[in-house]
Amino acid sequence: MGNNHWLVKSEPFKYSWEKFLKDKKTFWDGVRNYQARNNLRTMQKGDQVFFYHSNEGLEIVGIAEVVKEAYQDPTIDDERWVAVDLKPVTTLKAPVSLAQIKAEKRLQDLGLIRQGRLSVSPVTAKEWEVILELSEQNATESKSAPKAAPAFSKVAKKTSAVSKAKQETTKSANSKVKAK
DNA sequence: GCCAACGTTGGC
DNA sequence: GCCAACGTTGGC
Repeated sequence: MGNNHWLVKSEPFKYSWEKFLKDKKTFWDGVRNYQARNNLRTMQKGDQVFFYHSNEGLEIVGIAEVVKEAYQDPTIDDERWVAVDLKPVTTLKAPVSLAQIKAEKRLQDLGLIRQGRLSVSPVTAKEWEVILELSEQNATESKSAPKAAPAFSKVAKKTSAVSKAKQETTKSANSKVKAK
């Protein structure tokens, strides 16, 4: 079982996190870049993967997990390219924006920053933690901005025990804020 | 829509 | 194997 971390990008128009949640599983195909391909090949079952919305959104919205390691990309008749299978694990309580990542000193070496065009990049354990931390921070701060609650919560169930407790706390501490 | 940053291609 | 030209991606 893998214990590595990654980040994949998708244009929401093409394939959004929301769609991914509905699908419950997808094959990550269409990668036509050697470096990205090599990363796909390195992925192991169980690896955790940030899901980033490029072009529109520009933020990390959720976490996926590798459920099937690299195999021949079914969408092309060319042995060079591979796909992996991913399933959604959880929607981040609050997305982490590119701007935020850029502003975070500890994330300056993140693949997303260093090589913006790469669609599949590695994330170190430390970077992973920092990003989760930022998400937590966003979730906490957004109590004054009631747009934080994501519309798609199906898969977020897994973490809902935790997040619910937090939301309750937030709510009672801030009962003036109405859920929209 | 523009442009920077890369990647790829092909001539030599 | 170098490098110019071109194509693509993606942030702004």
